[in-house]
Amino acid sequence: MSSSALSKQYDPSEVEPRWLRFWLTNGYFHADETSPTVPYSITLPPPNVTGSLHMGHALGSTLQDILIRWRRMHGFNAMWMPGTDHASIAVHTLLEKELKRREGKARFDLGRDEFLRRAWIWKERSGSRISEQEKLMGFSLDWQRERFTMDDGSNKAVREAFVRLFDEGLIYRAKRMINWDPASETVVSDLEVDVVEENGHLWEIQYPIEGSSERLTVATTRPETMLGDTGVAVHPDDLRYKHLIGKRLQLPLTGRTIPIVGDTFVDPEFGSGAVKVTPAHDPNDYECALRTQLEILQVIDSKGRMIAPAPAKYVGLTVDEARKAVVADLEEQGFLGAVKDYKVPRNRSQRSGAVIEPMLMEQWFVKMAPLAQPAIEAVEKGRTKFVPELWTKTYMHWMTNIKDWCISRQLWWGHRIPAWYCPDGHVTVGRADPTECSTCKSSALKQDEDILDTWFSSGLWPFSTLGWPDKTRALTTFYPNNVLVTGPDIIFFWVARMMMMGLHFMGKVPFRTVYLTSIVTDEDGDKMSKTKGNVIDPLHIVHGATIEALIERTDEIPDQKQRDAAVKTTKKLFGKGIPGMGADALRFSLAALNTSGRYIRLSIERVEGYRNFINKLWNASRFALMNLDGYDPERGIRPELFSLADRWIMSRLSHVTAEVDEALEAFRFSDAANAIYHFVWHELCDWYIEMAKPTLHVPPMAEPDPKREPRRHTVQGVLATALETCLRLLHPFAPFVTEEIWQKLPKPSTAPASLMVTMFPTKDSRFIDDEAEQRMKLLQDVTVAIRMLRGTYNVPPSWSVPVDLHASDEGRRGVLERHREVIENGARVTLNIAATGPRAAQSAKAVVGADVEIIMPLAGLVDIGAEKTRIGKEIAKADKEIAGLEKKLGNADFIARAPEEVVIELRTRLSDEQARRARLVEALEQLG
RNA sequence: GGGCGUUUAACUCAGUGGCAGAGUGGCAUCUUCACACGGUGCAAGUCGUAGGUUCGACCCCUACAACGCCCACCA
Repeated sequence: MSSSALSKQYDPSEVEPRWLRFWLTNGYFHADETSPTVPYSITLPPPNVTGSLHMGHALGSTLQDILIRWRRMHGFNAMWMPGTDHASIAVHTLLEKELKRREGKARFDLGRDEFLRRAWIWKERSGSRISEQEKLMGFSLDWQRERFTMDDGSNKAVREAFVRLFDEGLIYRAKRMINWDPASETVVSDLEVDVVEENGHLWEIQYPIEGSSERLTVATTRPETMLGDTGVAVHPDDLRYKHLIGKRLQLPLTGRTIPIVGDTFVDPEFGSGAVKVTPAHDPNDYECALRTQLEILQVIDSKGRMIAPAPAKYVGLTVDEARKAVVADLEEQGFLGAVKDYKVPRNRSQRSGAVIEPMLMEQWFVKMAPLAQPAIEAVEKGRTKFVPELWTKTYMHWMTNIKDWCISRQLWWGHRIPAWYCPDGHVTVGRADPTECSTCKSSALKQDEDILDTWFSSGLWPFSTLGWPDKTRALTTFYPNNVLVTGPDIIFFWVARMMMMGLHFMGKVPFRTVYLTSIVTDEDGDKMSKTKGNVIDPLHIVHGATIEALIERTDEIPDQKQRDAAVKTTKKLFGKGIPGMGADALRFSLAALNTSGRYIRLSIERVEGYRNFINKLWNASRFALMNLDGYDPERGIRPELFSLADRWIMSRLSHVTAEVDEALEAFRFSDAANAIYHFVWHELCDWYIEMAKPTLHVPPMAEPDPKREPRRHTVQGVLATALETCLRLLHPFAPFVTEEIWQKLPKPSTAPASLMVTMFPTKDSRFIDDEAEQRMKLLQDVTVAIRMLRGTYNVPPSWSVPVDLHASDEGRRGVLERHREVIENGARVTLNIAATGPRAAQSAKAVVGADVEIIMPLAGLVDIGAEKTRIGKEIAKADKEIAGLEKKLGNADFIARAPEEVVIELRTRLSDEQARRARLVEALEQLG
C-alpha cells in the first residue's frame, strides 16, 4: 500500500481486526515457562462467565495490558493469565429467572442433574463471549493457558484445598447464625449482604407480667417474630426493671410464658429499655440466649414461612403475611401499644434483593484467624504492597476483625462439598470419593448436598491456574505474580482470600503489588447501571451504536417508570448515539483518566478527545510517510549533522521516554499517557514537524538539490526516529494504531516482525541537550509573542510582516540571528534583528524575557488606544510581580533563612522583570 | 457509632513548601500544500471556610462545613 493511499481519518474498524489476527496467529501473547528470561506475571481477575465485558473490566484489563505489553517490550517473560469464573449464585439467579419465565418452573422441579446439564450447555454456549470481547480490546492474554474455575484443574485444586484445611481443623461444620436468602434458598456470606435503610415501623407490644396486672412494654420492628420469643431482656442495672428479672411474662397469641432475663447488651436508653428475645431469628438475640440460657425456638422455615411451634393459625403464612396477622391480632386483643414510623436497617441479599432472614443452621465454615495472621504480617512487612497505599488500611481493618467464613451454599452450580455422611452421621472427607465411612466403615455413604462459595475456588486462582497442587514448572516460574490489578470493591471477597490461601498453600504471597483501580461512573458521577440507562458499553465505543440501539436496550427493564427514566437518561447522555472510535481510543482514554482519584467520570466527549489524539498521530505519520522518499533507514541518524530543532526534539524525546517509564513503574498511568500525548501533539506536531517542513518540502517537478539533500536526510532520520520511538512508547496504550503505522514505516532489515516485540525505548542521555532546549524556548517565546501581536491586530495570516527584533544580550541575539527562520516560518514574518534601534511609528510592541523587544510596524492597523491599554495591562502585571518580589527580598528573615539558590533566583527574576517593565514603559511613552 | 476520601478555571481533574497547570468547553480568527477528529490567539481562579506552623502555605497542622464511600448487631 503506498503512503498516499492513507486516508485523512484513521479508521480503526478496518485496522484492528487485521492486527489482532496477526498477533494471535504469531503467538506473540504466549509466554513460555521454560524461558530463561525474567518472568513477569499477572492473573486476570476472571470475569463472571455469565457476563459481558463492562467498563470496569475494560479499565482493569487495559491497565493490565499496558503493564504486560510494557514489561514484555522491556524483555521480560510476560505472562497474563486469562480465565472465567463460574459465579455460582449469579448463574443461578440468571438461569432460574429464565426457567421461570420460559417454563414456569423452579430449579427444584428440574432436579439437580437436569439443572446442571442445562447450566453446562448454557455455559458452553455463552461462556466464550467475554473472551472474544477481551480479544477485540487487544488484550495480550496468554490464551493457550485459558482456564475456568470449574475445569478439571480447578476441581482438583479445590478438592485438595478443602481436604487439607479440613484435616488441619481449619474447615469445620457447625450450627451457627447465618444469613439466609429465602429467594435463592441458600446461605450467603456476610459480605453478600447489603444493609439498606427502609421505611418501616416500630411497634410497641405489651407483655402481661405473670402474677401481676402490670405489663412490660417491648419495641420491635418485626412483630411477627414474637411468636418465637423465648424471653425478654432488660439491663441488669436498670432500676425500673431490676426487680422483674426472674419473673415470667405471658406471651400473647401463643399461650406460652417466657422469662425476664438480665443482659448487659440492652441499652436502657433505647425504646422502653426492654428487648424481646427471638434467639432463632436474630443474631443479637441468639448471642443473648446463649448467655442467659434461653430456649431457642425456630418459627420461620427456609422458604420464609411460619412453622410450628408458632400457633397453627399462622403456620404457612409468609413473614409479611404473618406480620399483618400478628399486628391485627395484638391490636384486637389489646396488647398493641404505640406504632411509630421508623427507618429500619434491612439486610438484603446483594444478588436476589430478598430480605435476609437470620437463621440458625448447620453449615460449613473456614476458621479465619489462623489464616489471616500471616496475611496481615505479609502486608505489614511489605511483601505485598497496596497501590494506592490508602487501601492498606481497609485491608488491615477487615483482616484484624475477620469472622469465620461460611462456605457452604445450598445451590447446585459449583464445587460440591467433598464430604460424605454415613447413617450414623460420621463425616468422611477425602481427595477421592470414599466408598466407606472413615469412622464406622459403613458403605451407605451420602455426599453433602451443598456446594462451595464461588470465592473459595477464586481464592486459589493465582496458583490453581498454574497447575497446583502439582509441582509444575509454570508455578515456579510465574508464582508469585508481580501484580494484581482489580477494583477496591473486592478487596475482602477476593484479594484478602487469595492472600490467605496463597500464603497457606504456597507459603508465599500470591502477588507483590495490588493495584486498585478507580471505579468508572457516568459523567455525572453516578454508578453505571442498566436500570438507569447510563451504561457505556465498551464495545459500543469500539464499534459505535445508534441512539435507537441504545434506547432499545432499555426494553429489558421490567418497570415502566424506571424504563421511561432510563430512556430519558440515554437520550441525555448519548443524544447523537455513540460513534465507533476503536479500542485504542477507549484504552487510551481509560489510561489517561485513571488518576489517583477514586472515580473516573467517563463520557463520550472525553473519549472523542482521545480519539482525536489517535487521529492526530495518524496524520503526523501520514505526513512523515509522504516525506520520507529517499530516506534510508539502514543509515541511522548522525547527531553531528543535527540542527537546533533536531537537537531539541531528540532531547525532549529522551525526557519523555524517561517520564513514561518512571510513571509506569509507579503505576501512574495517566501521567504516562499524558506525557506522551503532550509530546506528540504539542512538541512533535506543533513545532518539530512545522520546523521540518521547509527542509522536507521539495517543490513539485523540481530536481533534488544536492546541496540540500544531506540536511533533508537528517531531518527525515530524526522525524522517523522520533515517530518510531513514540510508537513504541504508545504501543502499550494503543496497540492497534501504533502497529499499523509502524508496519508502514521504513525500517532497517533487522527489525522484528511486529512492534509488539520491539524493545521499549529507554532514556538516551546522549541526546539530553539543555542548551538546545533553552534556545528553542527563546525561539518559541518570540514566535508566540509575534503571533499574539498578529492576533491582537487581526493581521491576516496570508500577510508576511516585517518585524524588528531588538536584543541587547549578545548571546540571545546570536541565537535569534542563527535561527531566524524558525521564527520567520513559525510566525510568518521577516525579521530585522539588531541590538537596539528606533521604534517605528505606528507599531505594536511586545517584550519577551528581560530584553527581547518585538516591534511590529502596523501602519493603518494599529489602534493606539488599544495598544496603550494592552501595554498598560502588561505593566500593571509586571508591577504586581515586582512588588511581590521586592517585598520578599526586602525581608531580612527571608534572605537569612531561605536557601541561597532561591534568593538568587528571585533576584534574577526581579531584575529581569524590572528590565522588562522599563522597556514596556518606554513603549508606552513612545505611543504619546 | 467508627474509619476513609474529596473540595483548585464553566466542566472533568493534575499539581508542588519558593512564578497556579492540563484536557474539554467558551470566545475570536483561519478552508496555508499531515490533520476542521485541524491551526492560531484570547478569556477564565480569594486553590471549601477559619485559625495555626513557617522567611515563605494551594501544599504541613488544628477546627469547621459540604459531598461521597466503606465498616458496624442498637431492638
